[in-house]
Amino acid sequence: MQKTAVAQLSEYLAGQGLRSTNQRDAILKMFIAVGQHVSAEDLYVRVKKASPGIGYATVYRTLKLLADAGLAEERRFADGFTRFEYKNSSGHHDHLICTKCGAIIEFENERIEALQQDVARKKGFKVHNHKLELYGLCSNCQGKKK
Amino acid sequence: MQKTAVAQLSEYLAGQGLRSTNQRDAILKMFIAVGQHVSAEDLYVRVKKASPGIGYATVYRTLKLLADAGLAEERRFADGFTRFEYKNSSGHHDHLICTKCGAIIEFENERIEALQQDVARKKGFKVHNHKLELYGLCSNCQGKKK
DNA sequence: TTCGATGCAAAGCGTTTGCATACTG
DNA sequence: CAGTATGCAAACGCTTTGCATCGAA
Repeated sequence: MQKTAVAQLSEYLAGQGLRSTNQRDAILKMFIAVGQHVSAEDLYVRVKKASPGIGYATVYRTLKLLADAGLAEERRFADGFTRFEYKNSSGHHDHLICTKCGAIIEFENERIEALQQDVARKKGFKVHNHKLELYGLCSNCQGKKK
Repeated sequence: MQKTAVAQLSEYLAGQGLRSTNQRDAILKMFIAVGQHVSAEDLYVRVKKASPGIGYATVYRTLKLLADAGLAEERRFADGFTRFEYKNSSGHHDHLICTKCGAIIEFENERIEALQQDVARKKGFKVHNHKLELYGLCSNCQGKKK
């Protein structure tokens, strides 16, 4: 899948008259390796470890690029942090977020999605996108005191 | 309802050993008068019109205070703007947001809420709060070109 | 008269941008 | 070679904070 993503990026770059660089590849690979929900900061630190010469700005610029290329999605959670998520071709999903340990768990539920469409239709709305986040305590944190 | 809110604030302030001030009242009243989804900036401008001496910082501080008092809720939408919403005692609601004109429409749907609880339960999660936003085009904007 | 609240301006934080240099195609 | 991408640091926009002063209790 990594191959696919790198290829996807190259394709996009070529199509836009943009260039492939080591930094972009490194960032993309690390981005995918990390898996999910990385903040720019977080990704920067990790990439820096592997490729020390890299700059903060490049990470930001590349993340935006990946979003444009359809490989990443920018998400703002309630904690005020922007995180990026690798967008694989599979379906949309939503998030359960633990307010104590920060864990983010994904889920999908098509019945909810269907109901959303119903609601929107009733209001004459045409939905392109949506965001559902459930905040609370994960099973690990429920025992512990605040 | 305005009376209730002002009283609610006084109560909270008294309970915390804090003080009532003209600014706080002015901000609270304007906040309620505006109705829904105000940004700090927006509120500042409006309050300033009524009470010119007021400062930016006071609006921010008061908004936080209102949130602590349970009268307001801080919401971050995907456009990167933080808005505050008056939290009346009635039930929770979610939002339909027009990506063209910025209109925000509220809705409630208890079936969706119930399904959310189901999902959470299955993951061993205890939900305290949630956020559902549907982005798309409102009926007005669907005809128009981008 | 005390201590919290205010207003101003400066600082903070995550993110973006300008510019000279490095590198891709 | 031409023109994009990079790295650095400075700029940015929103929000918070420090400090001297003001005002509620």
